[in-house]
Amino acid sequence: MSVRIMKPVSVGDVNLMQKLSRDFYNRDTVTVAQELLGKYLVHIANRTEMIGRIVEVEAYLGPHDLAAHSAKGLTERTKVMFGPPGYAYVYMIYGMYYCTNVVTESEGHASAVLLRAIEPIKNIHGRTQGPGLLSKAMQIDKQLNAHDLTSDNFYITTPLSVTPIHLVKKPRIGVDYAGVWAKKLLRFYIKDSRFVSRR
DNA sequence: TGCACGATGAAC
DNA sequence: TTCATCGTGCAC
Repeated sequence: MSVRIMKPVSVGDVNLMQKLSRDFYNRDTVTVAQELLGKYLVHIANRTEMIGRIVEVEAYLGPHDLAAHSAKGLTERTKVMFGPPGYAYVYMIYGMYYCTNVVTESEGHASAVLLRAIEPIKNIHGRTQGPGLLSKAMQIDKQLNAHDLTSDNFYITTPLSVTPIHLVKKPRIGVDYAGVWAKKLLRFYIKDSRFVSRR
């Protein structure tokens, strides 16, 4: 049995962290959403590596979930949600912000996890509490819609040192129109994080 | 071709 | 509670 020689690492050396695979996203959406908490979102643009620790997410469960965009059916905007897992679904909201999602489950399920807040780790400027501000701070816009999250410039990884997470479950924000679906506890955040958008 | 409406954030 | 601001989806 040989022993692989690893060069010394320091916390925060993202190149040695484990990038999440397609298989990670190809699972139950609630499970993926909860497991995304504490993971590092990485976006490399203009030779700058931006990293944020995911502290708040929301699960959108497919066409039967009346709060999900996919409930409107397959359209030009939502086709990414209907595609395979592990791709980014980025859309503009209220004419001025972008929201960043990761597509989950197998092709056709049209489910996704909305990234709502991150804790700044590296090269993050400005506030990051809320999906619009998160996307702005991470320089995520329409150009990253349908981008492969197993790519080299936009992905999510497991940090080297993982701390235990105290999970909080709450109703999703801004979906009061969705009837009984508005009440379901599909918003998850790290209790102790000061970077959560709302409590 | 027109128009109502957001998975928001900030100001009042 | 109001408003800025515009792409999307659907009505006409």
